[in-house]
Amino acid sequence: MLDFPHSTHNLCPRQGGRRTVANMPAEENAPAPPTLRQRRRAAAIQEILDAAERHITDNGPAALSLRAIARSLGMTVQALYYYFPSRETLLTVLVAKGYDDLAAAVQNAVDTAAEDSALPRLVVAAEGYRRWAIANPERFKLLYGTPLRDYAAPAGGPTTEAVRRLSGVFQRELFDGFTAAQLAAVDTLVLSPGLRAHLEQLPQSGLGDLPPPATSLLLSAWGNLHGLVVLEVFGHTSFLGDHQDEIFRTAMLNMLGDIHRRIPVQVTKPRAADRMKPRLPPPP
Amino acid sequence: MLDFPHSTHNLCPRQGGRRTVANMPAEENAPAPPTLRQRRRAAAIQEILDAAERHITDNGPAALSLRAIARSLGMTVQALYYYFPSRETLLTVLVAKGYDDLAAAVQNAVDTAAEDSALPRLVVAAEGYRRWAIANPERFKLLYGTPLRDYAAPAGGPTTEAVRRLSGVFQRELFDGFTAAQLAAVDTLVLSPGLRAHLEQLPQSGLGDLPPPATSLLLSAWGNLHGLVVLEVFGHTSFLGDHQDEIFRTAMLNMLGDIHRRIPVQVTKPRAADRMKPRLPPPP
DNA sequence: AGGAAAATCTAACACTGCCAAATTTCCTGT
DNA sequence: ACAGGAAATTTGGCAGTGTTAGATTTTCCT
Repeated sequence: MLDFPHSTHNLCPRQGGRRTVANMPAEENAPAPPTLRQRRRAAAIQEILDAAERHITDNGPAALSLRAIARSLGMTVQALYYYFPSRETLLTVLVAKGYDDLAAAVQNAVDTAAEDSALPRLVVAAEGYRRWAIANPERFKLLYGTPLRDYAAPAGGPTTEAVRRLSGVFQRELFDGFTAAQLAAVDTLVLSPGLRAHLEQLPQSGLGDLPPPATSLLLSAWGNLHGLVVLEVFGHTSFLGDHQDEIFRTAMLNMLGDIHRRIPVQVTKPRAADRMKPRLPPPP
Repeated sequence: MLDFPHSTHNLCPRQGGRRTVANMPAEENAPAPPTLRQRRRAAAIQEILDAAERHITDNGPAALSLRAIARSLGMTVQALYYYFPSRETLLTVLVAKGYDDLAAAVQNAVDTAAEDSALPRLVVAAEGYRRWAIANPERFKLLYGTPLRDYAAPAGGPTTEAVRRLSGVFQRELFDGFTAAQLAAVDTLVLSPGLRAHLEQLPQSGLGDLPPPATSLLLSAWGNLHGLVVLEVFGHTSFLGDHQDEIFRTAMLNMLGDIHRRIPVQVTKPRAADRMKPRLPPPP
């Protein structure tokens, strides 16, 4: 992607379309360094994206104007149209990058967590999620705020990939250390056969390799986590003042305890489960 | 509110400012019918609001343009400015009305629920919330999507009132039937003294009359409910297809079970608690 | 050097929210 | 009954937006 050759306007009438394939990720067979032109083009695109991101960070997604970007780059608006056929497209790329950064932040939070941290790693991940959202509120709004006009998460696009990574982290930290048998026997309400089947063979989204009841729990946990963050970032819980950290952490710890309570203790209770014990009285 | 006399532009230089008090809600001492002019003004405002709401329902909040409203009403743009000093203001009123309608929908769902419904009333309320959001996605986005520029929920405004009503319903259905002693002793992680104090005397928002730990649970529940709805309405869980109903209901039932599990059985276990039993094994 | 593609520019259209002043409509006090 | 005046609406315009069309320059390859 990222190569909308000459936007929509048909300048350069006889287009070649020859080397309009991916230029950024160097996906071709030959690892040969991309043409100088391609490098320049990539650099220009990067410059535009950086400027756009800066503008979003400063003034929010709604205030992002192509003219402002062009101005801060010392070029004309129409130059931008050579790289991005529309504002929508530019935003779409920024959304994808946002998901990527968010996923990286969460992953990083988990990775750099103190090995002897008293905090369960799922909570560490959740707090990484929240921290990124609070540190980049405007970008977070870009991701999870009112969807852009006509923008439907492109299936199979880079967005999906990052979302998969994100859910992968939470899935891992939430369920790692439990056997498939345990997860298959989580204590949940019965799911309809149709739903079970649907959850079992979720084509993508990285949720496929989990027993349906566990997937259901994961989704609920995602909702809980995301709901609290969304409410906070969008200012709906401002009445909590600066206690939001504690409210959030408490909620996450409680949630983790509740979920783990639903996973039956069975053959073995591996180390991860020990490390994750949420400081709640274990089931008798 | 709703009386921005003649917008910001200073036409009619020598303004009286005499009868610019509330005209819509007839809050005055005399129940005398408002002036004919006032009635006309109120009707015009209502007409504008209706048209605006229609436009939002059809094309989303972002696409709402004053000119479009004026066009569909057969007037000029500037006529609108006589009733609303800015687009922001108009949207703010619509937001308030949105909260009101949402709260009413939830309340109505609870009220009209079959008395012998197998579904706990909290879940009925939650499904009312979700149903409204799905039935009015654009208006829901207006409420909980990216906040409007410079729009901070006006403290004490009508918005807050509706939010209080909303949280009141959930608080009631979640905790009704339990004694204050029970709620004060819910099995949660310890809250810091500062947070306890803050939660105890929440000035408004209708959360004040609940023991801090219960408030914390209520907030988490709100997050869970809202998070799932937000993810669905904004299209982030489209991979679930038409199983979202079941996912949502299951999550809410599980959540209710988890929360009630944290409320100790004590002196009495009143009827409401029985009616609400979430079909989960009761604590041993 | 020539030629073609890549990249940029100028000019303009239709749209937006908003401001200022002139103008009509209609109520009200004498 | 009529004049004064406030309420309500209109015309005209400004600055900003995304987008398109066509002409023009820059850059690279042969």
